[in-house]
Amino acid sequence: MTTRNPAILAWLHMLRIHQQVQKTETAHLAPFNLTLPQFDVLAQLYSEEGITQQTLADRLYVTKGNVCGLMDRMVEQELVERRADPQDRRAYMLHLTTKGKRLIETVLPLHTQLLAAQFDSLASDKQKHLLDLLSELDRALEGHAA
Amino acid sequence: MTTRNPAILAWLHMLRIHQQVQKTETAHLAPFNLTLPQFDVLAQLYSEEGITQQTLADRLYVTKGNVCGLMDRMVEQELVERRADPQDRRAYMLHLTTKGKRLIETVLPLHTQLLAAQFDSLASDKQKHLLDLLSELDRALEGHAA
DNA sequence: GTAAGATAGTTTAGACTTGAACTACTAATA
DNA sequence: TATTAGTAGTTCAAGTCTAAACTATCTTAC
Repeated sequence: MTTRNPAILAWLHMLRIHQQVQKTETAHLAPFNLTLPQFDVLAQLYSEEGITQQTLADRLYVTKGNVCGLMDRMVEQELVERRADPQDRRAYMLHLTTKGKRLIETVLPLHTQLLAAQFDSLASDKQKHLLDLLSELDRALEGHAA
Repeated sequence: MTTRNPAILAWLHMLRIHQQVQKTETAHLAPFNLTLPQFDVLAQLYSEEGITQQTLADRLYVTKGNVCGLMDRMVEQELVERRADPQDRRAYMLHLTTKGKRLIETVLPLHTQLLAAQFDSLASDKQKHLLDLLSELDRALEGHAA
């Protein structure tokens, strides 16, 4: 890291942290035969059922084409159901199957715990401070996006 | 964001920031016909030429299989050269071509500037503070990895 | 020197992701 | 109501990424 610019350095650290945390998450999910994107789908549908593929795509900040393939695989595995929407024949209403619900209820607590544990090397007040800074940056970038 | 845990919230913000910054980076690189991973390769080789594919993989924290495909495409585009290593007939020494060097020298300054600009919504002291926290977390996770 | 083990690179199968083109359906408007 | 515009979902090509199996080459230890 030859750069002196604090922004660049912060970004490089963020990349490393992102990579490291995701690697740990992925390793945790693998025994359940779940990928990280699939976990994200289950977690989202667990908190908000009956949404369309497009809405799910919006929630996860990905394209609808992406969600379409993801759903193909997850329907195949019987984790998710595509129900017809009587109000709109173009759309599906997405629902967790019993299997999907059971899986996310098993995996989510451990997952949350694992994630929290990774941040626990930081003292509690530092975690809060980090949250504040990231929160501010996130909010600022939303505007930047436009 | 219904979660109350500061670690989880921080992580969610980090995900969003990561996504947003990468989207901006990707958009900046597109006119140069460069993907983000390809940019990373050029930037790395610009700072350290003559390394092997395996070393490059280590530097970028990806697998050698990944680098192999990346190099195939970048050699095809004449951005990078695979030179034989007289010391080790298994290995290549990777070098930027003139075209690759010219490209990274064009793109890198703008890219750095763009990245810094994204963090400029945060006051200078907050940027430094963020760097400190991320740096500490990064270091801590390195140990966690093992 | 040679056999065993390690290392550099390649290949493959499978999953993910995007953007763009396409189909089917809905909504809006003239 | 008929045309037009917009929206939900699908498909495709291209790139990315991993893990695992494979080839070729080194290295090491007998």
